[in-house]
Amino acid sequence: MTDDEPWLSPDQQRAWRHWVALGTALPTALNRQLQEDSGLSLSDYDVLVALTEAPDGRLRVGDLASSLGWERSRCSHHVRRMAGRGLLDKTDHADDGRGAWVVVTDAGCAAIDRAAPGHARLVRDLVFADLSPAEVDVLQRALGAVVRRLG
Amino acid sequence: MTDDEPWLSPDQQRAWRHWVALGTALPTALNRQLQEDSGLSLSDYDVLVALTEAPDGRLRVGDLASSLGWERSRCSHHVRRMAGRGLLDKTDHADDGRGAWVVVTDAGCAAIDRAAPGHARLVRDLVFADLSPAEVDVLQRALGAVVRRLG
DNA sequence: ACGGAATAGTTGACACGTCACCTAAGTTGC
DNA sequence: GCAACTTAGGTGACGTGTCAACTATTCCGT
Repeated sequence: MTDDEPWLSPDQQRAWRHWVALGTALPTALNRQLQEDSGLSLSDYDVLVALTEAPDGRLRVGDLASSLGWERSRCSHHVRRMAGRGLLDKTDHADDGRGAWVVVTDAGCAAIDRAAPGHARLVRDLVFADLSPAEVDVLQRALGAVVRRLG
Repeated sequence: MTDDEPWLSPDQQRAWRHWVALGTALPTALNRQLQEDSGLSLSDYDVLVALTEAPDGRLRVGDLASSLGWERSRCSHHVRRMAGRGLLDKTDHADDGRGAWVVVTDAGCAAIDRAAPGHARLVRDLVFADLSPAEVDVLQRALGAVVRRLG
């Protein structure tokens, strides 16, 4: 399963270099555009998407965290900050005294509606431009495998 | 060039979800292992690699930044912190009174020597396991295209 | 050779993410 | 029905990255 030599092949190394470079550059570019368009950060955007896609438009903090692949404390911090800016509301969970629902406010809805088209277009133009469906499939499966290995 | 519809195809969306999830989870996993093995962060590691690969084992702050795809101020902050921990040294540039060389100290060399094998192995096992050379090539070209578009 | 523009690098304030630890509420075993 | 354990969530401290503004040096046109 794991080879004796720990090093990467030249091609793997090239791919990895690109990955590392993108790890900071791509989020930064997306953040800038979102900030400009709607005052949202990339993380804000992901939170809002997760919530608007949830069955009743609401999630518990822990479920939100795991649906985003975040740590609980990060999620807690971020929800507090977004609530402070009026994008989210937090209400007590009736059945479980420990839980708390997170809901999107009208301002949150407005913000994501303003942000979504430009964001989707930028992602498509930056990441998927000139990628054939077959290549997208390879990419999707490669990334999915890593996600599974980390999960 | 740019289609009218801003949205992503389902496959693109899947790939993008994975990408977003990995954007935090993978650096976190690598950071944890590096921290454990050698007390380095992922950024520390990248800085040390860039420097040890440079012609004379030294780079100016700006060149280091651009070779990592970082902003200058981030690089400046990070170099200062690493110098404070004894991993790097900063010396004045003779020819250009504005410049400053960044050099790896012995402690920095020792740290990266300790860190490298485990790091490379983890990257290979997490990212490249079960990826054929052809798939690595697709990945490498796809990522490279994004890097070029952002550059 | 001098004055303005570009360049190298730094700094401080702020938002973010992680870690270790904490509280409160539910769960389980006896 | 109570004590031990687990789970949901929050908190404070700390290191990191971005942005805007700053200083110091070099370049360049006239």
